[in-house]
Amino acid sequence: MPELPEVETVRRGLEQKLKNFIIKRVEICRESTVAYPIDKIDFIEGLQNSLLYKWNRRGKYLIAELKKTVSNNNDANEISFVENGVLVVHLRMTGYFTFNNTLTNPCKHTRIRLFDNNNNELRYIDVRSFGQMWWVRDGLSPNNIIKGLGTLGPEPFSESFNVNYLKKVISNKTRSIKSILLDQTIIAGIGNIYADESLYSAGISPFREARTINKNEIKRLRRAVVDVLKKSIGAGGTTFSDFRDLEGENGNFGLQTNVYRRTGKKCRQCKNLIERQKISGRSTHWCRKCQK
DNA sequence: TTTGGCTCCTGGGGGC
DNA sequence: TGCCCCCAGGAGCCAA
Repeated sequence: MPELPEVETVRRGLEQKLKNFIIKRVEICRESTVAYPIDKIDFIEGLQNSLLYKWNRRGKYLIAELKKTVSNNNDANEISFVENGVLVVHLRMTGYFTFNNTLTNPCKHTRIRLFDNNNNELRYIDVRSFGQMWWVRDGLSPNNIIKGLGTLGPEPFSESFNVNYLKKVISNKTRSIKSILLDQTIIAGIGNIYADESLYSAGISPFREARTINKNEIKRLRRAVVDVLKKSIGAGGTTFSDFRDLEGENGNFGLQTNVYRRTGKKCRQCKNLIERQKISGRSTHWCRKCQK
């Protein structure tokens, strides 16, 4: 399940691979993947003749800046570019891209296909079909159209994600600290794996009411979130099941998790057995002895 | 306002 | 071998 490190890995791959990729043809294999505009023809026509100019990331959202190719009236061979809004992608659970420079048949989970003039293909595949795409024309605000994007909390690597901010947002929260970490309006980009790993690293029980976390623990937690995410980005994401980079490869961070999917195995620190329990409908992995 | 549960979706795995 | 059921989880929606 792509979280911030995996999405960042994908972003880097797309930026590296898609230099001068001008979309000439768009094929929608599953209509529900296109969340906006409502009319799929608008989506197709909006993307056609667009240069995928620059890839950004916000939380778990990928945001491609687009430039439209425009032929010069006086000289047909001369092409200029004008701003053409953004293509926003959320991979959700199982979404990933592949880049194909030879024509190959798409698998049954292929949702969107983008082709350039040379039949190079950027293919979006998504087994569980939770992932979505939006094309937001120039002049409109993606934050207003995509609710989840507009309400995102600060990036974990930003200055605004600091101890004072965390203290302020959790001071009156009765729900669990695990649930807080999963809340994208509080911190952008953390999902189930990194919530569990960060809490283990900080030595905090995922079941603790958020408002009971003291300042020292908040410091440890902030540090743990940043360290765990940085370490995973360095490794190219996690191994677990569904995530693939542009080459179709898994990450390798999964081999190094301390608690996630290690139920019944020995804690790397105290040798106590790792436990699993549901919080907010999510499997939560933790060490009863190391996390208080 | 806050919180937790349900829903969407599909492949894998376990039980019978 | 085949069928059925449960599980995985991000985020929007809804009810308490």
